[in-house]
Amino acid sequence: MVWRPDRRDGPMASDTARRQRAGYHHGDLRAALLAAAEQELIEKGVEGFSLRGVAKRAGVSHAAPAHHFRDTKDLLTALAALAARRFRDAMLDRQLQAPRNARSQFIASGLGYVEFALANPALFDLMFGSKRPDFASEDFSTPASEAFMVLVEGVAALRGDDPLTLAEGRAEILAAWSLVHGLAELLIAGRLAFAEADLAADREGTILRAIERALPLGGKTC
Amino acid sequence: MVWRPDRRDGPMASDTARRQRAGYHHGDLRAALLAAAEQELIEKGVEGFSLRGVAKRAGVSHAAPAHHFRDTKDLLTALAALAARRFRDAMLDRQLQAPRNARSQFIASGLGYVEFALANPALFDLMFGSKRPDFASEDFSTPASEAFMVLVEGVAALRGDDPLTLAEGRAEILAAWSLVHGLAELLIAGRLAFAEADLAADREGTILRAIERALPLGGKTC
DNA sequence: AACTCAATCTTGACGCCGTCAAAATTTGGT
DNA sequence: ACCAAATTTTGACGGCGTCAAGATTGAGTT
Repeated sequence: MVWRPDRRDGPMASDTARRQRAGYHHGDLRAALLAAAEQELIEKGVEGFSLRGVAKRAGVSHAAPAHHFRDTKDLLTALAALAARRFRDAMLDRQLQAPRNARSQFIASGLGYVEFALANPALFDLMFGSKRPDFASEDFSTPASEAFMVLVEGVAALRGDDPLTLAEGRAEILAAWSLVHGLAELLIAGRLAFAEADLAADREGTILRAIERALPLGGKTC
Repeated sequence: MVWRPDRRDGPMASDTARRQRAGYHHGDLRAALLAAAEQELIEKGVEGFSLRGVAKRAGVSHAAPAHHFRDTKDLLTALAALAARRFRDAMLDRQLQAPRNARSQFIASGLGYVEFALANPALFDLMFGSKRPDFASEDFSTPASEAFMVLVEGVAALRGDDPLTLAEGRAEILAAWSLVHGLAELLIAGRLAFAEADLAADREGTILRAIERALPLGGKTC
């Protein structure tokens, strides 16, 4: 086969600089593949995701990813791990912007949860709605557990104890997580037509009022 | 090609009677395909579902389904519609077994929701976690709306008004649905390891206590 | 500076997938 | 008995994931 010196001058020319940064053959292909995979996921969804599509996006042959990711599952696992880190950070960033009291911090973590799902539906779907990644991988489970602990610590601060060690505390965590997670799922699935007017008028407020229902200790004014 | 008179004597022989019921070529292939599709969905999941696999299960050629279902999306839509009818019926059946008061009826519908998800994770996943079926199809949306109305009427009975016409009522519906749906999703995704002990000891009770958190009007004893 | 070798990438192949078109088969009505 | 329509099969096409083999490159050694 003839060597074509202009192989890099195609539609990927703008990415050439980034790809040549590292010391290898075509630059940091692993990172380029991850970026291409995220775009593929966004455009095609988990169900339409294809490894050959990712390779095409990155401007390499269909078998090039094999040296950086064992198979499609491995690539999707790395992508889910990336998603979990961003997800955890979204919750923590939201808390940084909120007042330093237990109630506000708890609600902020819930808002971060739902807003991450709305801003990154494809990654959220990969983390919670797919069976293709290996969720037992530590690259995924570590940041995912850290995100879970944000929620747990929110409940802990509100209750003044360690909720994980008491059945009642675990029930509070279960209810809070379920509500926030269900809200996120239904929102990105577009199943909340009945509340579309409320969401259009004041999306954050509508979500916030729902999250307040998840507050432990009968958070309502009794 | 040689005609093989023993084509029906393979592993599908036991199904022959059912397939010959109706008046067509090989019996009621449409129903046989739907049954095969459900089994394929259960064994392979939405992401591993294949039309050729369904045809193989039904004992017909790979192109046979085309005359009964336009394409894979069409078959999955019919399957989602079937799931929605069973889902609605699961909620209604649960209500029939519960006391005739608003609170018990509301909780029963929620239990029906979650228990359907646990008993039929593949169908539940198809209805809520996939983008492959056409959810705008009336075959799906009609029973799905009816299931939604079971929840709405539960809230209506507890509140004594039509919750859909008031923002406050819609907020109650949103919170209740989110909690129940999130609980179902997290349960079938196996993400509730922290509460596994509680679920193992008393699964229905653990689920029930979570659902009680979704009761409108501060359902707790204030 | 030439060589070696491992890492990286490409090419080609295989079987499976969904879908289309054409041929074969069966059924029901005449 | 025959015909037209419905049903099913066969075969083909391009796309998919993955494996094996060959080509290319970069880094280290002498």
